[in-house]
Amino acid sequence: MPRRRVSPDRILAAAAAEFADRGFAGARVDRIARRARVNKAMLYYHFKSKQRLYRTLLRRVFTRAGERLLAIAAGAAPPRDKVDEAIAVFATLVREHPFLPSVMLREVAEEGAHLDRETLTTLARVPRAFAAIVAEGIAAGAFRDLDPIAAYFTIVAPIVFFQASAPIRRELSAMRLMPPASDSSDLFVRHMQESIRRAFAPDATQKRSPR
Amino acid sequence: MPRRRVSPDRILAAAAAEFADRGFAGARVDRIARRARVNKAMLYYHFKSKQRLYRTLLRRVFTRAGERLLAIAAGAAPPRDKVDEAIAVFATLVREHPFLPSVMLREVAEEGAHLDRETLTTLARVPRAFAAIVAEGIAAGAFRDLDPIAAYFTIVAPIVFFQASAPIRRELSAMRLMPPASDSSDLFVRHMQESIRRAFAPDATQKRSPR
DNA sequence: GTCTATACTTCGATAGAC
DNA sequence: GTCTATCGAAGTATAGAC
Repeated sequence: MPRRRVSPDRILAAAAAEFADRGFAGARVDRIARRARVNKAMLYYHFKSKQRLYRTLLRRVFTRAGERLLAIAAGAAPPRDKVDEAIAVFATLVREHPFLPSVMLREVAEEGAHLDRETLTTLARVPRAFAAIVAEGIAAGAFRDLDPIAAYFTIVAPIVFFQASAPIRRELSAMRLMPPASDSSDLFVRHMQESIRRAFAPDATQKRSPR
Repeated sequence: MPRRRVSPDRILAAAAAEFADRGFAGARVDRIARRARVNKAMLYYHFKSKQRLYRTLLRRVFTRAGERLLAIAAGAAPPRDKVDEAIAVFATLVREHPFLPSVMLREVAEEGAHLDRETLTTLARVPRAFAAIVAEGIAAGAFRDLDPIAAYFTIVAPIVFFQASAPIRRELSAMRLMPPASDSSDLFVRHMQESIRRAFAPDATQKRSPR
């Protein structure tokens, strides 16, 4: 019989929603406790402070994200396909964890103010894994000469931004201030895959031979 | 003789820095007042509330951004060049107003919670102007078939993200967790221009004739 | 327009019984 | 592990003299 989800997990889930909605500073511990149906003292019993709760949450998600990306990087597919897969994984992660895009956006804006060394290390595995794919592709002549970190942002930023902006885009559409974008995020994923494939392709004029 | 900057302007400048650093919820009115070298009562005298101060600030910047982009859209250059110009303008805006990327990131994450109708209207002029350029390019056969709004995010998100993430990237580099990216934002602008030019190009196999 | 002082509220965190 | 009650700090906003 499926046991009822235990307190710490419920708290983490509630915190994810609250932090996504309001950011670290805007998040209210009372609200998190209420959403999790525990009282505040219980929350402090499990996670010492608002900050530690926040960091625990981030480490969890970025650990999973890093693992998935590393699996792709370690695969045997051609670099072009790995990038396609990476784009799909980013999009999936962002949909599976709706709080991810908001939190990423905010944490970037905040210059990582709430992150400790360990959390930063976990977080950094994601761009590292992606950069490895790009570097491999450049070396193999599958991509033009790119800065792997620049390439990472070229891909991740639109996915995160597009997903996170869905509510505000819907509002602007309702106000007739913006044409409604294709609401299917699948379409956007394909748009990104197609765009990046072209953007990263080596110049067609001459075939580069691996030396 | 250049008169000393008047209070409301100093307050707006200070507010820009504070909101960029901490977000709306994290921003402290006391700090804004101190940064502006006015006292808190003065701030409330000019701008009624923290929220009105915030909105005033955003309307100012997005008004300028919208104007610049509309000027490009109205120009006579070919669509490809207009997009190059738009990319350059976004990058310039983001550098001229260092608070812009943080605030955009946060406002997207917050689903526009602090924005009223008027501010949203001002803000929406930017994607509208850009989408017009893309639509023109598609109609002229200069671009492949794109969702103009998707195209907008494909461009703006990396620029904003890359600029806003500079501090956290520097930290990660210092921790040896990430290779230092080309710090020159000019390089990134050229990367984006080159990438987008390729990403938006129509299929080379067949020339489309305008009907 | 500008200041000091302060009212009022909310929040993060803890004490202590069970 | 779970609760109620509450403290002390910090925050937004205002009153009222100049």
